[in-house]
Amino acid sequence: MVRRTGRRPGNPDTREAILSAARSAFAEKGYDGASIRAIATGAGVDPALVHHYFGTKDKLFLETMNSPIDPVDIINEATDGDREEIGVRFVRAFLAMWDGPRGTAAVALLRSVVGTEWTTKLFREFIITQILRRAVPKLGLDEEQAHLRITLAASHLAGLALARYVIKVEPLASAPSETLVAAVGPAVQRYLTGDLPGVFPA
Amino acid sequence: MVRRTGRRPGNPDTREAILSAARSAFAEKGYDGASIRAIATGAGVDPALVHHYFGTKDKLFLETMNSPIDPVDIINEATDGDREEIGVRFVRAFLAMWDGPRGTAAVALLRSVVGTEWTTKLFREFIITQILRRAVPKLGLDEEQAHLRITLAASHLAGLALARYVIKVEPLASAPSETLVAAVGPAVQRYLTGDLPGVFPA
DNA sequence: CGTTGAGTTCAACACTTGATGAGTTTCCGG
DNA sequence: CCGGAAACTCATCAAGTGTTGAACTCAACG
Repeated sequence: MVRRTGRRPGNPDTREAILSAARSAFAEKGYDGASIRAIATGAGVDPALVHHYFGTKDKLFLETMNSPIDPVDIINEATDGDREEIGVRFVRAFLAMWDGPRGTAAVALLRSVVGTEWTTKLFREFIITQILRRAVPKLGLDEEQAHLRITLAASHLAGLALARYVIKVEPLASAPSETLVAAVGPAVQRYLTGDLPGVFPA
Repeated sequence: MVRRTGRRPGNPDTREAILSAARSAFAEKGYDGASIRAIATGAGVDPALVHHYFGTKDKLFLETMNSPIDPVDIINEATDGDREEIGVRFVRAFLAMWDGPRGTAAVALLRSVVGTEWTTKLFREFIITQILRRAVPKLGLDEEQAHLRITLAASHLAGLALARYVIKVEPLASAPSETLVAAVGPAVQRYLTGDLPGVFPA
C-alpha cells in the first residue's frame, strides 16, 4: 500500500497532537531551538500542516502558552487565608504548577523568555500587566513598596524554578516540594509582608 | 633559537576586538542567537578570521567565558569576616560582579545556559565542581545540609540576576544595589546559617 | 632581493530554517 | 451523489547558519 496523500480518515485530533508536540519541543529546546520540522515529526505530520493550522511559528508559540499559564490562580490561592502564611501558600501553589501538567509549558516559557528578544519583552509586560496589577491590591501597601516586594518574591521563585526545573541542579532538583515550601516560604513571606529595614523607611 | 621568520604580529588587537564583539553578542543574543557573521561584523572583520583565531564557535564561547567568571573571588570575599554577615557580603559581591565589566559575560552565560543543552550541562557541572566543592567546607556543616543550603541561596541569587539583568523588570532593574543587599542579604543569610525548621531535623 | 608565514579576505559548500502554493484525498451538507 | 470545504502532503524557495580551503597582502628575516 503506497503512502497516500490528502486528508486522513477518522478523527481530526491532529491539531491537539501538534500542540502537544509543540509544548514538549518548546520545553526541551526553547523557542529558537525547537524547529517546526521537529514538532511536525513529533506529531507524525507534515511540517506544512503546522502552518496550515497555526500560521506562523510565533502564533504556534503563543497558542501553546495560552491557557496553561494563568498566574491568577496562584495569586488567588495564595492570598485566600490568613495574611501570615501567604509565603508558604505562595510557594506551594507555585511548585504545584511546575510539577503539574502545565509544568512543561512553564519550562518552555522560561527557556524561551531568556532566549529571544521579543519573548523577553512579552514576558516583561506580562509580568507588569497580569501579575503586578493583580497582586498589588492584595497586599494593601502603597504601590512603590508593593512593586519592589512582589518582584523580589517573584525573582526568588523564578530562580528556584530555573535551578530546579531547567538547570536541574542537585539536591534542589529532587528535593520533595514540601521541603522547599518549608525552606522558601518564610523568605517569600518576609518579602511580601515583613519588615525590610534599610529598604523602606521605618 | 627562535628563528621565526615571516610577518611579525603587528596587529594583534584584532583578536581582542573579536573577543569583545563576541562577548557583547553572546550577552545580547545568547549562544544560539549570536551568529559568527554578526560577531565578525561587530569587530569589523571577515567571518573566516574568527575561525582562524578560535577554531569553532564552541571554543570562541568558552574562551569568552574563560577568565571573567570566577566565583572563587565572590566566595572568598563573602566568607572572610564574621559569620553573621555572610549573607549581606555575598549579595554585595554578587551584584558587584554583575555591575562590573565582567557583567556582560555573566549575562551571556546566563542567557546561553538556559538556551542550549550542552551549556546547561556544562554549567551544572561547573556549579557542582567549582562552587559547591569550594563553598561547602566554609560552612562547616555536614554535606547534605550544606548542599541544599548553598543551592537554595544560589538559586535565589540566580533569580535576582535573571530578573534584574536579563528580563529587566522594574523596579528591580534600576533599584540601587545597596537596597537589594539590604533586602536579599538576610534571606541568603538564613539559607546559609539560619535555622530551617521543617527542612532539617532540629 | 626572495622566501616565509602570519593576518586577512573571498567564494563556496553543505546544511537547516520558516514559509508558500499547488495539488491530492477525504468528509459532509444539500 | 455531487460539490465545496477541510485535512493533508509534496516540492520548493529564499535566507541564514557554521565551516573550509584557496588565495592575496605585507612586514620581517636571511
